[in-house]
Amino acid sequence: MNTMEIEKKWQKYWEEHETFKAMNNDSKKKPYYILVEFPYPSGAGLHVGHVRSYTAHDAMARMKRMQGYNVLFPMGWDAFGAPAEQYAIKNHIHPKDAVRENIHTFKNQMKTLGFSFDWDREFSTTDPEYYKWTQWQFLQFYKHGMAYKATMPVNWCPNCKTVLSNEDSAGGVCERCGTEVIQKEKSQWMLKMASYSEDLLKGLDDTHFAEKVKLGQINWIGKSTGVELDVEIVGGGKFSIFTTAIETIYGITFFVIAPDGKLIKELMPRVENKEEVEKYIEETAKKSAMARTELNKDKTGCIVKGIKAINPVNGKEVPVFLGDFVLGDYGTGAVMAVPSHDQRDFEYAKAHNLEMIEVISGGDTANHAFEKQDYLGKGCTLVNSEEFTGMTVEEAKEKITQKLVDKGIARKVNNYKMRDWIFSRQRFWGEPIPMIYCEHCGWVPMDEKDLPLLLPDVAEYEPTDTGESPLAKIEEWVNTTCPKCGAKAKRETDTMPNWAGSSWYFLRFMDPHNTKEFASMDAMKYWSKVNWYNGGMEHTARHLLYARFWVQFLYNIGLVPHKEMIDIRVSHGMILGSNNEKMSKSKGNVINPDDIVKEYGADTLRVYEMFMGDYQQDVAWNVDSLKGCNRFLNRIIKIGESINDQEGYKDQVLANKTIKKVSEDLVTLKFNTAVSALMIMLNEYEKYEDGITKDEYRLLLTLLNPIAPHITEELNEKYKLGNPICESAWPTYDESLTKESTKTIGVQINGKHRGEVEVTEEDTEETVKQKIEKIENIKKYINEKEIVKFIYIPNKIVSIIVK
RNA sequence: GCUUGUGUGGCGGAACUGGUAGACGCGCUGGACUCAAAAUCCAGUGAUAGCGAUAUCGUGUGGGUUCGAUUCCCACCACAAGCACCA
Repeated sequence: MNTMEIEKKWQKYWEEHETFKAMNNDSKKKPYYILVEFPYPSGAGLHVGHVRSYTAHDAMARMKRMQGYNVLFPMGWDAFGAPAEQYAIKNHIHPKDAVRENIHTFKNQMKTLGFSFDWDREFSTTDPEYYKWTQWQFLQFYKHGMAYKATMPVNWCPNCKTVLSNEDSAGGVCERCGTEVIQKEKSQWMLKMASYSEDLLKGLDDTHFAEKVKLGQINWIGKSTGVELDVEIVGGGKFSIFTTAIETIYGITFFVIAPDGKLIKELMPRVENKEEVEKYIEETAKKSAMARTELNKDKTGCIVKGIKAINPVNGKEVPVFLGDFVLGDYGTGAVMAVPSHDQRDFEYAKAHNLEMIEVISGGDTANHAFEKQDYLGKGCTLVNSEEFTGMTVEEAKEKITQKLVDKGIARKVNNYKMRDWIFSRQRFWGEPIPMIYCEHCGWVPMDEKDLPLLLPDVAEYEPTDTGESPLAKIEEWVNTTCPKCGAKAKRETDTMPNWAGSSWYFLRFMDPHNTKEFASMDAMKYWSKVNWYNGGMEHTARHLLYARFWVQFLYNIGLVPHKEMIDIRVSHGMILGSNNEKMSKSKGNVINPDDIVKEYGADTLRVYEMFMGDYQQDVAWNVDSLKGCNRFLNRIIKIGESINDQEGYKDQVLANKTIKKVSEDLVTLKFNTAVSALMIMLNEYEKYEDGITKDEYRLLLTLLNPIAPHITEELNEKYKLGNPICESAWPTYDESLTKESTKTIGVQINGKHRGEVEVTEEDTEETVKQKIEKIENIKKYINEKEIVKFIYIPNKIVSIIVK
């Protein structure tokens, strides 16, 4: 059998018969939407890791179709982004052309693997028909007050004179030239994502994401509940701090404020050591976010002379410091410092020789801080805290808060780590942001009917020296007129991040050819939610959060039917090289799926990737194991020769239990045990001396079909077993026939396994006991001994205690 | 440091709600076929002792609960990933 030929043959058959076409509004069938993350079509081609998740969900989709569902299993391309731009610059071709080529390669590779994608719904985020709607949605954000311009720091390489992404500036140095990255202020578009913190947290309850995925999201949102407190400055003025440990308020010995915050700028006129303070601010500004947070040990800082703050509970006057561990954009940009009960404050106090006051008893505050994770819930009590002394921490927390709230100087608040989304990129290869700057009118949105705002078709897309987007150089594109007053105006030259296009593509798949809307409400209501969404673990925090934010916003303005449009999120484990390391060109351990398909065929690769291990766990590539799967398929072919002219199933239990196992495993991501169940079935068939029936063969082929679709169809046709499997119904099983009527169970004596006994459903404790007394090896353990206890758990075990 | 996950033969991995640990596959050993090899087929394969029936040990380590623990509880170790001065 020529695998290449039969694979081609069936791929053609599916294409001609539109076997995998999903129809919108098919009222006869239940909709079922299975989605795998659309890939970024890189120049390297499809990775065996892609093959793993695509095969897994392809198998699921194929089974669901046979079970009578209207399955939506789409594929597309996430083709904007820096890598395409870099590749284009290096190879001197337009990113558009590079992307087109790469998509072509990817698509061909996918086709040779026989994935049942509905190619009618294919699109790329770089298609103007698609990004028109990405731009349109940005305008909705803007019109609803959710998009604004703000000056934000960007990673800047002073040598390359270019803006770097966080990834390209890992470790605080430029990836290209190794120069230390600095922070440069730039005016950028922002989306008000932080205002959705609570909704994004609550929304998780309406999803069925894996627990670890939910936790990732919860961590990223980073909610903390505490108190915002007003602090008076000696000689007038005040500022606010945020704390989650108000119970330690009597332990305040100083305050620390952020060098990058607004507060220090306001206080500047009263500062006595201006030079020193300014120098420290400057030093901090030089540090990238990375460098700043990596400084884990040394607590740098600088006193702010001339400013003293008053502890509101006892009127104590304490000094104020600058410290770069306090962040300008979290909380209020200022903290109260209680060195006895916060390790960070403790280290700062040690480094700067500051006073410490213990206010919660039970810790060793001379050597390290006694922190809230250690004292909470342990019944610890307060000391040195006036009327609160002696109260438990929990009680004091409440009473102190109440007192401060009553005085009108404190408020209970929630803080979130999640910030607004920086939505501008100084790049060519992204969706242009459809905004125009007019000297008279300010920022003006483009008229919706003028969308899409196309990327100019020019040869220059290298970044500029000034850090502006390459678009800034293209004058005929930049210069336009104000949509409001008609005066001369300029376009925004930054583009969107590539998270933008991927934040709503799953909606577009529901209605990909719609020219009037991004997707019709009817189509979205019909498909309802993405039932399964599979993607890499690296996207479970950010991409998923962006996508949920985007959807929640669309929901709030009435454009999508559900607040959460993704129901289950799962992620696959990585495929490592045979040396157990991540596959990479430099390590030379990359496996190209094309080579495997050529040598063994697509079905072998598919079976192997499903069988290689737990789907959600990382696993190393193993050629021998791959060959084993090839052997399995060859035996499947060979056993066809033994078909006899009998009918039905010799072993009803085998048939029923295998149907059950495979049907369940394909929707619980246990693909490896599904394959193993089929191997067991084949092993049993091979033991039949008079061959197998057509029914038996057809069953095996049908159950294997979702994983190895080509060869099973071919054999089904060759032996005239019935209609093509992909057009047939999935087999059902009879629960009562999935178990043998007798079962061999273990016999334990004093907790040790001593033998086996065969039992039937009808057996009672008494009959089992009689059976056991006849077993040689067990007799010697019970004879002449007193049976203290006799336990028989039907279908499980016999356990005897003797003395 | 924090969070999460993982730890089972030579290897990838099975084991339902606590019930015969090691399914299935790979590898290895022996045999058949062959001039020979590959492929294929048959048998065996956790460790130790024994010709053998069988016995002892065995799911990262140390405890505990239980008639019975890979599974539950406590403490610890190792590895991986994510977050990382978040007040």
